[in-house]
Amino acid sequence: MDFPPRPQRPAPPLPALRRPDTGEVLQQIMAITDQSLEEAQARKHALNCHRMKPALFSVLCEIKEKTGLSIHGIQEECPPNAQLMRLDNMLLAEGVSRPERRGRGGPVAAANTATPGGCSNDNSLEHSDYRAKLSQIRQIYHSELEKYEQACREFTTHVTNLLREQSRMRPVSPKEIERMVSVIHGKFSAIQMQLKQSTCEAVMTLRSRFLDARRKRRNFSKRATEVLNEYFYSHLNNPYPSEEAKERLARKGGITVSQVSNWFGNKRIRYKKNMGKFQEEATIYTTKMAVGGLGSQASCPSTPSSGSSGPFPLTSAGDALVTLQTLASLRPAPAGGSLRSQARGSRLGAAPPVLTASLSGDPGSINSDASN
DNA sequence: TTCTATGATTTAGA
DNA sequence: TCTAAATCATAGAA
Repeated sequence: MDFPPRPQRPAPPLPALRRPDTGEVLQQIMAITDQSLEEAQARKHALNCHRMKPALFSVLCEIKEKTGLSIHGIQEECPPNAQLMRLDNMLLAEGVSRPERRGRGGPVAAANTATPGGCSNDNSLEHSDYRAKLSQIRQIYHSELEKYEQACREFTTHVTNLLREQSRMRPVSPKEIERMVSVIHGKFSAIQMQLKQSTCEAVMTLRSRFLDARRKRRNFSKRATEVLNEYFYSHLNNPYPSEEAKERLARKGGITVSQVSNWFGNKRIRYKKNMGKFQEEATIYTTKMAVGGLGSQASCPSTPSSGSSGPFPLTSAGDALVTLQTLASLRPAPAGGSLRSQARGSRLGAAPPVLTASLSGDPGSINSDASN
């Protein structure tokens, strides 16, 4: 068996009968690509009918047999890609892989399952924004995925047809076609992995942005501020709500306990720093309490304070209210009242044990949070 | 754009 | 762990 000579070094032509060598035939095949479709078809047909074609075919078969061994094993099946699995899992967890849920709420509702943080009742505006953006990402992801899959299908079909066509000219086994198809699929899944990676990054960015946004300051609702102020001004002598009181205030105001703590921390220091500024506010709340419009106040005893002895001296309005309250039902506190209250008083310095009076007829209640 | 109010965070002390 | 105090960062008004 003789190998076909290389095109660049053609064998010397036979002296008598010029035998068209395989190099020439190959060149003709290569030249087909430069021709128009009709021309190419005609040339192809001519080549197919060429008397040397069977010989060329058998030569190619032999070459293939020899080179085939070295090719085998190159395109081994890759093990399942761990990274791809991770990406898939993440997209599934984020609700991106899942198909869009139809019906109530549309795309927005579909993103509900992927709301980070697990909080469901507050920050609804931010949530809807998050959901909308996640939905957008999902839509882009699915549309791109669909595009890739379609392109993959088309390209695979095209290559398969091409190989089948070529199998008339050169030996192309079905297994070879299969392998080529799997190579194509591999390339496309690499592209898909990039898409998945980008989508994951986008979701991560969105998530972190959303979580950051939750840290942003939001003014409390009017109701929450009212509830907190009511407590603050009715416990001005000792504005340190107990844990239970904080929980109750948090529930009433629709905020968290730590927000209540923050609020009282800020309020105490700011009130102390600039009492004059809070005069009006104090008047409003103490008047409210005096009128008795605040249900909570009935159970939140206020303190008859001197207005200047404690760490949080009352404003004139507070003084007036407390004076009324004191006149109404001032009772001496039983000995050994709230240790916490007293401890606080001593800690803050200068504040003597405080007598707490109540309009609601709870004499002797000394704890700042006697309502608990 | 600037200023003020205010919720959140950090740090230090008890 | 709680609080005071300082500070940061932002919403909202002017």
